[in-house]
Amino acid sequence: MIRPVTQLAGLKSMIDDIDRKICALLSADARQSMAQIGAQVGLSTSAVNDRLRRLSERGILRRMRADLDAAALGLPVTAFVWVALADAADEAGFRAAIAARPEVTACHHVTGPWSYLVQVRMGSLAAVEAFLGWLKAAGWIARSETMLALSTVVEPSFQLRE
Amino acid sequence: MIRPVTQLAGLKSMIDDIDRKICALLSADARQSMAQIGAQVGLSTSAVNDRLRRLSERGILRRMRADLDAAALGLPVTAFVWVALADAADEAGFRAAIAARPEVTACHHVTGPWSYLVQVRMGSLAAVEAFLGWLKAAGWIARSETMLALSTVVEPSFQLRE
DNA sequence: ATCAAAACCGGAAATATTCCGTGTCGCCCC
DNA sequence: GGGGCGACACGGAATATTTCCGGTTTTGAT
Repeated sequence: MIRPVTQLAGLKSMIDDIDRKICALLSADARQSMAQIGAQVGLSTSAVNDRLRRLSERGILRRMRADLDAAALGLPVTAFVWVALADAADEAGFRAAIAARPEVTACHHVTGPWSYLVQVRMGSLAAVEAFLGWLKAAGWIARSETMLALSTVVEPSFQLRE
Repeated sequence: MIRPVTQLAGLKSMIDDIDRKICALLSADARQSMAQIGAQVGLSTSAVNDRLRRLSERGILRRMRADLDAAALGLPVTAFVWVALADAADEAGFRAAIAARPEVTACHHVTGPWSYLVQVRMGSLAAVEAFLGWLKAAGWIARSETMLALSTVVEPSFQLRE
């Protein structure tokens, strides 16, 4: 049998096609019963239960989360903020402070001319402005640029933090 | 009682603090039982069930989704691609083509010098390169810039698409 | 070919969800 | 002031689902 590249390393994190399909099914709808999933992958309820337990134990299936309508919850604005850190900035402090803000939906250290890409979800443009003011006042950033999301073509699922 | 701004419009999309807390709880862990949620918000199981049904009907609670370890599934690379569309580009065609690609985890029309921000999750840098080649070959883009995610400070949950 | 570990299955027990019927509260309209 | 109505909440019964367990089959290594 020929194995996909990801399985060649001989690690214990082996995933077969059934696991992959189960993950895809639960990605689309985590409320399906194990019996329903079993019917779609050709396994019994208990076999699905076993696989889910193993996927969780291995950390592949992290958790189930609700996908919410951010706008209906009063958060209609998505903004992307490019950040170049100040030379003297305490980078660990910046990271901790960013992670502590629940309106930050994503933050990556990135290649290129900017240090970080910060994605936020907010109630208003005024809130975006306040966030930028906070970033600046704290002395972390040398410069930044902000882009607002207009329409959305592919929408990532939204969760509240904290 | 003083209501938040979002409730002043008199729309039927009224959310009270209990709904908000339920949403937050399910955002963190959608596998809690209704009894557990009820204990945390001070409601009976059936009241929680009612509220969940109403939140779903109103479209506020969209669905439950699994949060997966993308790296363990063979998708360790996150890239952000800024796209400026070609003048003659068929924008609707671009959107449809982007939406059809499962490796695209987010795509927004944005303000600023770029037209679109496309976020992709891939198995390798070669795959990123192939994606950029596809974008270019299709004739949609005038220019683009790609930034790779290095470390991650705040990680959005990951789902497989399709 | 053989053996041990891993994975699967069906059925029983434990939990969870859903579906009533009923009661209370607030609000609007007589 | 007094219905009447709709929205919510509750407890309990009826379903449905998950979890556990013992036994069998498959898989992989030697």
